[in-house]
Amino acid sequence: MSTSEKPYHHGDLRAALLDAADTLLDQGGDGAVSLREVARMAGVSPTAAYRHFADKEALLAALAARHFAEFGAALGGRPLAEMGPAYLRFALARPGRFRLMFGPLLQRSKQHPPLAQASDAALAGLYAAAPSPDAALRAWGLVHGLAHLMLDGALPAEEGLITRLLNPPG
Amino acid sequence: MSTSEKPYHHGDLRAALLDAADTLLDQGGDGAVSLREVARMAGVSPTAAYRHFADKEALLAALAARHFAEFGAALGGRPLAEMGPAYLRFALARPGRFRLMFGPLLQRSKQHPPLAQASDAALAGLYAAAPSPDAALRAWGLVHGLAHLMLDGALPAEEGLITRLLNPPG
DNA sequence: CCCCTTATGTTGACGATGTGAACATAGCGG
DNA sequence: CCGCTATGTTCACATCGTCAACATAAGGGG
Repeated sequence: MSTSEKPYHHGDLRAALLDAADTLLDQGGDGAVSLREVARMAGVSPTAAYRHFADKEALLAALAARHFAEFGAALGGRPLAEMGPAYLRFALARPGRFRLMFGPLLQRSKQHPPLAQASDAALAGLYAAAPSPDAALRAWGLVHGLAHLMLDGALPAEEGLITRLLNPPG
Repeated sequence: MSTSEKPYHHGDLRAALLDAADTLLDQGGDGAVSLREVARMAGVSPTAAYRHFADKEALLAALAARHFAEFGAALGGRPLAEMGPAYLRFALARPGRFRLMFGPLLQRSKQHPPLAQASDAALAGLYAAAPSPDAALRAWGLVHGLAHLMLDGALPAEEGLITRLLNPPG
């Protein structure tokens, strides 16, 4: 099977599905991810994904968990002053991932233990870097809000504006 | 036509559709609004809405514009210190409206002049109340971010937390 | 070594959705 | 009074998430 014949069994469909979903997510955002299109990309029948995920939400939760791991690793251990810009840059560079990870799915993450665990781990880094819990939350809130406002077109996503807003005078 | 007979023409379908959409929006959030269900509620055929709105997005844009008017009136003229909590309370009380108004639809609001105009007007009040443009944006960002984090379950939506985070010590 | 259990895919179907085309009706202006 | 136009309706199509029934491959126990 070194040639590209299509064996009945895929090999690692689960990973292939996640990769396909990821591509769609990065291209067209959250709403562009359809199970059927994901299956199409993986070269598999429309319902094949149900052998690996309970439903669409489970697929997305697994994807979000995967990205939380990356995200946490990228942000972890840095000083707080660097985390803000990095957070914002991530959101602007990968809006789909950002919206998926921090969107309404998070609310239901209790139904998806891997997601809950991954997001908790990622966020632990923030608390560790801040002088106080409230300071951490304020910093998070500001950066998170600016990310949304820029992604949704309420504010221009300009680098100058970002650094200016994140570095208050004095 | 004082009785409840159904005349072929509705009277003010446009408003009825917006009302129905509003109900769905407040109940089940953005995703719960379907054109067909809206039509069903208005007692009209599934495609009747297309006589009043180009497509679903146009319906939602009209709805968002309507809410921006209310929102702007409720916030306008107040001191900045009151606007933050009011903004947050609105978001928590009416998540569907909040997400619709400030969500991805806003990005495409250039295609919907009434929305663009309504949102601009609402936001003008914020700039007027702040000591500087940057201060306005920072305040907006913080409050907007906290709203999202709370709505998405990343932070608990507790009143105590809100007042504490919005009133930094000193 | 072979068969049988089980994991993995496939087919076909159902109901829901957004939307376009063709048709119907009603109400208003000439 | 007639016909134009605004407003609804009916049919139709493609897409989606999901379920049930079926097919096939893989691997372990006799």
